[in-house]
Amino acid sequence: MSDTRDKILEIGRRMVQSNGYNALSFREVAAEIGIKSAAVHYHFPTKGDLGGALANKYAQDAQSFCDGLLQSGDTAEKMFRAYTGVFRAALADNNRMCLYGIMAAEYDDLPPGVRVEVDKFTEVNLHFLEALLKRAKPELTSADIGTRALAIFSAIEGAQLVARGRKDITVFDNALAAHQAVGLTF
Amino acid sequence: MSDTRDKILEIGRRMVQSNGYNALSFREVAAEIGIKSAAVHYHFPTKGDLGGALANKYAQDAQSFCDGLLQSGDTAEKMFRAYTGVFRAALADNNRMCLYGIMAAEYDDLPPGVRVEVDKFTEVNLHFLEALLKRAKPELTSADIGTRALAIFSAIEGAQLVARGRKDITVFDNALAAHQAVGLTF
DNA sequence: ACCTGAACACCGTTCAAGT
DNA sequence: ACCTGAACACCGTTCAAGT
Repeated sequence: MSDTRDKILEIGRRMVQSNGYNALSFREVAAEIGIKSAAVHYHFPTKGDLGGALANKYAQDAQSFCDGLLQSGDTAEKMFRAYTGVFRAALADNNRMCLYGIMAAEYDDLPPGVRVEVDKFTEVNLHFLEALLKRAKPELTSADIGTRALAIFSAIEGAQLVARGRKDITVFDNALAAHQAVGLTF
Repeated sequence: MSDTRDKILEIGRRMVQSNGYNALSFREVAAEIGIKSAAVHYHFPTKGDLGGALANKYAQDAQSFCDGLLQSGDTAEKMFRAYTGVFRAALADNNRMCLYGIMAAEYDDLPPGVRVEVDKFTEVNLHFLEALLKRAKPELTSADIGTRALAIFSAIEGAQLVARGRKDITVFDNALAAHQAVGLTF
């Protein structure tokens, strides 16, 4: 876990969240650190390795965050708002997207090793939402819970996608408010 | 409107829908047609010009489709199902995405000329959904209609994004069914 | 262990030149 | 009007070589 390696991961994550996996450039990452691109390849042999490491770290961070929320003892409403706050923060930070959302859009262009890590992120999020639903809406069947978690997750990702396209964070807020108003979310 | 120009647009559209604007390659387009990449530049001087033309045509086609639906005299439910069917068809066709969705994800990496055309597509879709809402849910205020249209549009785009990431079209169907079940859509 | 220099085949773009 | 050939600066990747 060298210092250089961490810098690569941090700069790489920002690049992907801003412009996508395709726009992730070894030469640009290297230039920002002040080394040569070949040195980046020493830490991450291929672009797929770097992309996979980025997605893996992202999924792992999401896991820790969700676990922390579930153990907080807060209401489902409060946990849900803290959860969506993370997606909102990405938009507030220079119109960035959740790393998952942008990589899902590029999915077919992703190396298999990156796809696996992207899939992990989805699982983490769905499990969190299912746990919330189980607490807040005990009247739902377990099949309905699975479907509803998917519907909520896709609604959040879509709100982020459209808000980014409009460069307007209030689009995100309004979409989520509407989803809540009809009873889709918490 | 030469034959070559049309071929470029068709191949280019498929490339963007599969792998994004960044993966759109003049050399690959040229190779598929059997000409040199410089010849593609004759029709579209820059990549931004080609991307803009693709997004423009996409928005225009959406406009025609939505206009046709609104004039069909069908119920809002039937029109909405025909509308979402287009997004579904993209997924069914080799896990492709709506051109808008993938370009919205890459938004910050897009040349200004492409962004303008991407924005047009959003407007077309929001106007269509607002027209549907006005008919089917006359109890909503005009402010609520705008918010609701945004919420529905983002929910559809998100369902497509997540379904693509999971390479599973039933995710799209289930998410839309859940959105309908809670009364978000029609 | 970590990095550089140089090479490879790719890319968008430009432009003179061909028909 | 439409296309080619050749060049430019970019890209990911490889590998021998340096420390």
